[in-house]
Amino acid sequence: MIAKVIVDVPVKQTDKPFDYFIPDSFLPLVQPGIRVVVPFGPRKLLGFVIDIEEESQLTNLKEIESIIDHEPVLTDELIELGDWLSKTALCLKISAYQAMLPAAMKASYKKYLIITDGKELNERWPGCLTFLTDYENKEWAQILKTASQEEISIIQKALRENMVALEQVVHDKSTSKKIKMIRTELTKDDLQKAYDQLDKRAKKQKNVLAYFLNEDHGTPIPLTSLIKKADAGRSAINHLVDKGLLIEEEVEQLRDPYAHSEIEKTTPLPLTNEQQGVLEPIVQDIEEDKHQVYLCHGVTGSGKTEIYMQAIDKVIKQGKEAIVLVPEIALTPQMVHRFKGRFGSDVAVLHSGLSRGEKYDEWRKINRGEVSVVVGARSAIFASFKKLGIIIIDEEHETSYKQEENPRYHARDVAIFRGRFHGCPVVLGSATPSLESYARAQKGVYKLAPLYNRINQQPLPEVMMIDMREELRSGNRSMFSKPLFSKLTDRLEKGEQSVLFLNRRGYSTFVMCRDCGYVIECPHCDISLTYHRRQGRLKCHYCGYEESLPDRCPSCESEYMRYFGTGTQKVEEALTQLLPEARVIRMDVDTTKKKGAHEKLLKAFGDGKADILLGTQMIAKGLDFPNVTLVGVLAADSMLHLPDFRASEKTFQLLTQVAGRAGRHHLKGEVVVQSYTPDHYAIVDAGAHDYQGFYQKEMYARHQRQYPPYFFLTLITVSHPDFPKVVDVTQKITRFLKQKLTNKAMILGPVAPPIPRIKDRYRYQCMIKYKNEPDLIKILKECQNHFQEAYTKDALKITIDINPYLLM
DNA sequence: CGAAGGCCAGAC
DNA sequence: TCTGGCCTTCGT
Repeated sequence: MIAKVIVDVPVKQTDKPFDYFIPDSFLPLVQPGIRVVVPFGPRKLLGFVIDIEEESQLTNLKEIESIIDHEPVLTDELIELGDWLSKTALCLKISAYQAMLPAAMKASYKKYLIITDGKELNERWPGCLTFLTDYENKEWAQILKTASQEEISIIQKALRENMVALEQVVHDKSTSKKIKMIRTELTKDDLQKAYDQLDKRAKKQKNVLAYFLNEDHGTPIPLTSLIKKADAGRSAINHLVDKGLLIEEEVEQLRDPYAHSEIEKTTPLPLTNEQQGVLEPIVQDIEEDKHQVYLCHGVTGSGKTEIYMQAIDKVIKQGKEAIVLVPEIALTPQMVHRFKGRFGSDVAVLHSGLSRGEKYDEWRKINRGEVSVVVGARSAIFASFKKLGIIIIDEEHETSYKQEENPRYHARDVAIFRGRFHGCPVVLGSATPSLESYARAQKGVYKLAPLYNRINQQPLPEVMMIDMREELRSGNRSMFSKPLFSKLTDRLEKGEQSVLFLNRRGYSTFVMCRDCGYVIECPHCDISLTYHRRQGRLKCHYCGYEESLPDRCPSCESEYMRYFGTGTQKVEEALTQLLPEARVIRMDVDTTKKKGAHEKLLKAFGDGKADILLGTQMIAKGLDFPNVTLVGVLAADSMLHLPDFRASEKTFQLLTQVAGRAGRHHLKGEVVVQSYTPDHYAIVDAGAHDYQGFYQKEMYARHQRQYPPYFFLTLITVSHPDFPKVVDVTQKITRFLKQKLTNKAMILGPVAPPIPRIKDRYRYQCMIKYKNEPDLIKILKECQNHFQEAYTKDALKITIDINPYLLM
């Protein structure tokens, strides 16, 4: 029998199945979807078995060397999905499969030095064994780092003459966590006897035996808890183990990131008529195994999550499984608690806050069928469930569902692929659906499921628009308008909480010399550096470059350097000056980098340990604090003028989301939005909670400017350290595309992107707008192959992004 | 991707 | 003539 294997070599030439002979002894173990180690040229590699066939076109096949998985890690569906991904996202098959699995399952290749002929070595290079034996069984990469030039050249010669060898080992990065358990096989009587026989002075040992005498002595107990409970030391237990009274063994333990959180069980809530109306057709589809995409357009607080949970409940009762996608930043403990509270240990959670090992363990729960629900960020869409009953994508409009690196897939597209495969509904939920999805719902491609009322009948919070130009005219030069400031003070007095939102971290956006106008820029990117007050340093938000703040202008030596633009750090500073009694929690990438920091800050705020929560994007989603009655948006137009055709849409969505944070419970909420362009429809309509109005206007604008959803886009970005080369290649690509695509396709460019240089690489772009290009993928692939091939040695990078969400 | 083989330039 | 470095090729 022959196995078709996709090998772990990420290049075009090997992007196809390779045939391997399955030795008879492996026959019962090899099945599609497992990982195997195969010889490939002179080395050994990890590969995915995607198919098994009777025979091969080729002769002299090599054999599969070893088997990694005993259960498939990819189902037949996922194998097919990977194939589809590689076609639609123009990526390599191996990258597609790797993207579907936790990082811990990626191969790591290590080589170890072994001495094969010590005698000969000693004759050839007398004395060489002294250092060679030190290096034996050590990792080759380490030896290369530590050994001297001389030693390495001897080893290399010895390698050629086969006196030493490098043994290659392939494993994945998965490690399981082991804990030591202590148990006893003795009866209570025997234990008692042993207890009595112990020396009087062996007090600690007696404690331990007493524990087993008192407790249900048959159950094993983790060593660490035994030490605590029996008030004994490691050594006392060791003695007992040595005597054969107790048994110590290592048990593999699945890491459970939520082991220590006590979550209260919740029961389904009664639904409103409106919710019922949305749930019913979904449940019917679940029962009939029918695929249909629903767009659940529900205002904030309309009870979407409850609908999701009741639909999932139905799915579980049918013995099927559910995937719930939530944007990374919204994957707050609050959200997780809701699902854990309803479905208990039947839920796996996957998000970036988990360690590699934790993610791997959560994934294994899914793969073994120990859970039937997964709640997770984008990549959870690949959960290896076998009988999917529903897929839910919450906050459907979030751009984080699109992966911005290879494979550049959109979780929504994958969800629909899987929904079709399993014959199950896909529910897209949002208070502010993306124009693409809403337009599809209007056309009847998706089924619209609207929720216009909040469950508690609370009115949507009132939004007050502040024209910051007026404020400036009336002499207020601070970042807080008078109304916002007085409301903040008011909440402080009442003991209610406020949330302040500013979509910009750091202290100031740029530093400029007031004498000559020089702006300090990143030496590696064409972008200004952001000043971070706490460290007193200037940072590049694109490449991570840092430098200390110069005290004089690097250009004209002037001392008058000024900070322009406001970041969260500056707001924090201003708050402590203006409202010294207010306790402020700041949340942005800088304060939440550490593991668990996110949760900790939110918990502190929820517990009332602060009056004001100040933050970026990440506080806009999903937060639900009953005591928050004021939400302030400091600069509503900060996103509006970005060079992105979705700028208005993003502004509208963000404002609506932020506004939804206020007054979710019995206290009435208020929202203050400060802006320099308060007349812009994205801001006006968000203030009026008018999605329809915004949709109409934005659709008109998109139509005028020929953007999605009226046209599809594909963005090609070329990058290289050498500027003329980048322009030249982009020009050639543009010409190539013009020649190949239909004359209805619009090919724009070549143009320089908004940030023309990142990490010392110049960038140039070409954009395709089209409605219907049946051969697009084929032509793009040709383009990629043709130009990449011609420039591989040149470090030239061509990125093709179909349906891009990031235009920079 | 990474190993290996071919090829060329410079050292002796 | 040998060595090291660079480039190309190949992989079931």
